[in-house]
Amino acid sequence: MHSFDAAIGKLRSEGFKLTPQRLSVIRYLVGNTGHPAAAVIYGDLKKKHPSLSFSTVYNTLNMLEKIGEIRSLNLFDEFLNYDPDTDSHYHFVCRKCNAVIDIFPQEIGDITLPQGEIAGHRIGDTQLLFRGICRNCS
Amino acid sequence: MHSFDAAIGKLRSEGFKLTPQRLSVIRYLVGNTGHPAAAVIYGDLKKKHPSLSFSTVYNTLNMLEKIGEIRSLNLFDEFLNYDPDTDSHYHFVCRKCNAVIDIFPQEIGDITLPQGEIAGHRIGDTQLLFRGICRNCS
DNA sequence: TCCGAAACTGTAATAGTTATTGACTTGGCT
DNA sequence: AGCCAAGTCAATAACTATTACAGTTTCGGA
Repeated sequence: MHSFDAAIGKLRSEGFKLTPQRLSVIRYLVGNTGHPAAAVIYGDLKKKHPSLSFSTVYNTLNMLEKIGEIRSLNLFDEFLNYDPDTDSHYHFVCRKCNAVIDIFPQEIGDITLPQGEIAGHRIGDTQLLFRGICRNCS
Repeated sequence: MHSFDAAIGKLRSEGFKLTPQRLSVIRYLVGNTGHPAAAVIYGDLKKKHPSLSFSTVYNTLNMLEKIGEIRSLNLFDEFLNYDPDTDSHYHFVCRKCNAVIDIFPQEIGDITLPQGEIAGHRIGDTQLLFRGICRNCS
């Protein structure tokens, strides 16, 4: 989700229609370095787009995840977070303030996670998640 | 959760009462190498303990997690899985059959994950999760 | 511009988990 | 052993994030 045009192109090539609602969600996510929950996205977009429905937000997010433009994260028990950055990176979640912080590979020295397969199982996706107390809370 | 007696001792030392229901859940989890969901635990225990309530299972699991005897895993969107093994290890989840497979550190060569802190954030717990197609499904 | 398929809205339904309530047990103390 | 307060139990209702549904609207190719 680095470029609006690339996302639009992907959507079009997959045969999805370009509706104002979808464009709105995409515009919200492009370049967004946070990890918004569906409710946050809905709340923000609703301001400028009062008729927007929650279902549409969910449908759009599911669609974007399916075509690989975003990724959903199981960080909390209660809801999913969506990550517009699909490049390989990891996360730190603060137990106190619930902040979600990106950790990029170069920040943790050159660890080499298994690739391809592991114990005979074919790896499709790897998630590395740290939980603890963030810099601001300690 | 390797030893029944250790778990009981921990419970007692934290000031929790030893009830038949709790002992039953603990007995179920000690040495259990799976990752049962609450519903599975409830279903299994219900057979021998017909009056057992779902709330009690949830209360007990939450209590055991709080005192560090088990760990909850956000592997699926729909429900939590509980891992009775709190030693450091990782997981592989099959996208086809939904199997949850333990991956032990020695199985993935000598990767050294960050310890202590990362970018100034204090690490309490590390989760490494692989998703893909397991050996049996490919 | 017209048409059919797809998408939108609003609402109802679903499922896992948590809160509530009133009755019952447990464990420490005498 | 028996009492009492605190804690726990079972049953059910409530809650919340997400999905399904029905009817209307919109998109986009002809």
